[in-house]
Amino acid sequence: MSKRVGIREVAAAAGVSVTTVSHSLSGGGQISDATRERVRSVAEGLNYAPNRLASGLRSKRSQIIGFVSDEISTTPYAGNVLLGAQEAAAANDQVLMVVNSNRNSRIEDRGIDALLQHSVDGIIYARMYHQAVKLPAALSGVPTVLLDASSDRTDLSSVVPDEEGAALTAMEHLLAAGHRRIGYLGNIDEIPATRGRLAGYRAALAAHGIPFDESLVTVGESMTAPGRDAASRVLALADRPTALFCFNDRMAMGAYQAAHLAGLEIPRDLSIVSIDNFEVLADALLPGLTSIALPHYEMGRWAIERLAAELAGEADSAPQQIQMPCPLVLRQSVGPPPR
Amino acid sequence: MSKRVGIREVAAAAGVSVTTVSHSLSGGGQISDATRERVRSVAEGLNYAPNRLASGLRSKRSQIIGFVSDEISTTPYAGNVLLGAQEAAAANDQVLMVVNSNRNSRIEDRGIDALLQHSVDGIIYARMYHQAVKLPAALSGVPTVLLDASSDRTDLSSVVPDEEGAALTAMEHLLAAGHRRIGYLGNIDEIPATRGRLAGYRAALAAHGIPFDESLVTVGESMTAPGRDAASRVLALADRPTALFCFNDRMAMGAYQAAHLAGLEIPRDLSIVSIDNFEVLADALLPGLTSIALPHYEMGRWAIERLAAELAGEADSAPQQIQMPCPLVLRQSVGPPPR
DNA sequence: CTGTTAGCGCCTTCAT
DNA sequence: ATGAAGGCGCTAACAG
Repeated sequence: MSKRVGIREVAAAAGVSVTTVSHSLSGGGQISDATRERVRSVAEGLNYAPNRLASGLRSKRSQIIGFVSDEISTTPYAGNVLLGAQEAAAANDQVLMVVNSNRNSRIEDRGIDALLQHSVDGIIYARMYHQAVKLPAALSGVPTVLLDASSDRTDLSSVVPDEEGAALTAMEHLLAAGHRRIGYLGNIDEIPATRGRLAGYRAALAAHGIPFDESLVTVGESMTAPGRDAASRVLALADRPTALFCFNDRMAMGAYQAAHLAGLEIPRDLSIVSIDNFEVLADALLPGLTSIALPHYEMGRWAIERLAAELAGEADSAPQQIQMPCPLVLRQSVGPPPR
Repeated sequence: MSKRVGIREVAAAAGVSVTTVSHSLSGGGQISDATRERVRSVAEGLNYAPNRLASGLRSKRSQIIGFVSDEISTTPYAGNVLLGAQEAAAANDQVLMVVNSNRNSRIEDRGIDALLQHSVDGIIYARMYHQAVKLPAALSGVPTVLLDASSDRTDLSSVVPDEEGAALTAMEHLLAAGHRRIGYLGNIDEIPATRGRLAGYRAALAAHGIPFDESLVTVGESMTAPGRDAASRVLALADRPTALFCFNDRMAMGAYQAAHLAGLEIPRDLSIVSIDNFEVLADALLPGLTSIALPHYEMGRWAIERLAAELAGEADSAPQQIQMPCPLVLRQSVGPPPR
């Protein structure tokens, strides 16, 4: 690293004052185009790079965004959220400072403290699956955007997936393939996705005049083994469904296994659609699993852009709470119902 | 955020100078225990928190560690690496600034530039799977530790999994179960893991006096579908193996599918061990997949701790290149060979 | 043991 | 259109 060149070396080399250099490089002030250009090329030639600690200290803008997550390690798609945020931040000349809490609020508070000590300009408060949150007290007064999380506060921007819309999309796909007897493999956690996806399931049935049949709904924890058990139960029904809409890909994998055990072939005897588009599973299953993608990357981008707009005090900087659409990703797990 | 309290308010409230406050809080200087305690409690009462931009500017220690990764989004266990690093950093009163390159060296250079502008104290240069790297020029002179990556430079610390050891562990487990005819489902990428795991496979055979049989080795891309195809080929052999050691869990999933298609039951007819311990797969497969865990979390921790030691200029701060052991995680995919 | 005095590198009035 | 000067909050000499 050696001794980095500072604004004063540039000033000396360009034969101007440090003020002029500062203005030239940051686009501010009233500097003639000629001077500005000259200073810029001198700076570039000298390989000048600003010291963000110093500029942050003076200007109260660190260009650092804090990213607070709850369980970055256990959620395979956490990387996409982070990536979306990171790329959007880079485009704004910002950088991400990441802190993970492991769902421990003491650790979370410590992490937030650390971020504030480093003078982050704002914070993305991210959950790794859609949930309702109460914002930590330490965050009051700090510009914050909620990611994959919602709260009852209307003064905060937030972005979550459109759970009900995702379920509708999944169901419409099955209905369009001709299915009328569609089971729902649901989960049991008390999270918004639980409510939203079930609501979408029912709404889709209603929209097509199909009566809701309680016996076609089985639930379990949202993992493979419970999914397998729950699926086995519906598939054992005398009048079993011809298609299954699954809460997520892990449960869908369980449904595949249950189908195998029951001697059913997918999609000939049973069609399956789920939510997550978790590629390691969806692509690997045989046949490929048709699934609704959750917009992880996009939520990451949106959160940063929203935060940037609010920090800039832009005209449209009123907080927004949005639900993002979730696209269908076609693979091979859906076919017409067996006759 | 309002106006944060600074060192001078604390000094005034405690009736001492700012120097005394600084020394009291940072543990330096010669301050009487009484004063130190008093200052500390005053600071706490005032809810003082240091401004790290200012202290970093002055002391040349930002307490920020840069984390440079290549493809955080596509690798499901990236979160564990990050988590290990983050937790270790927090324990050192450091915080992580994360930058991802998507394997694009221009983006990577920009990211590293940003980190340097923010005066990171050091950098963890991480890859998401074990590979040999050439360090970007921008990093010369910056304290750096390689994570899941190795280079030919002996002046840099690095940590990678012990690939050969992992393979040996896997093979010993199969051998201990009584298998003698063991196939290897390998991959084709030009990465250290390819070489190391194959070497471990051969070494284990040799150690038990079992001749290497080329026909038992099939390879493919390290994903499920190619794994399925490769496995189908060995399983079609007249004298098929009684066990399969797989390059990774995704290929192992392919092997499960191939076994099913061939009417073979695991582990009755075929035992399987692989490497990754990627829980979303290993736990979900039926039966559970016995797999060797890669020490992602541990590598993250180690890298930060090594970097901290080097930054502190500790006695044992000579660079180290280490290979981490990979533990066996037992599930249900291994049994005795069929008679 | 404690206090005084200079900056760290930059941005921002304010004057020219 | 450009420059001079002060200070962001803190720590590191150096004095006492």
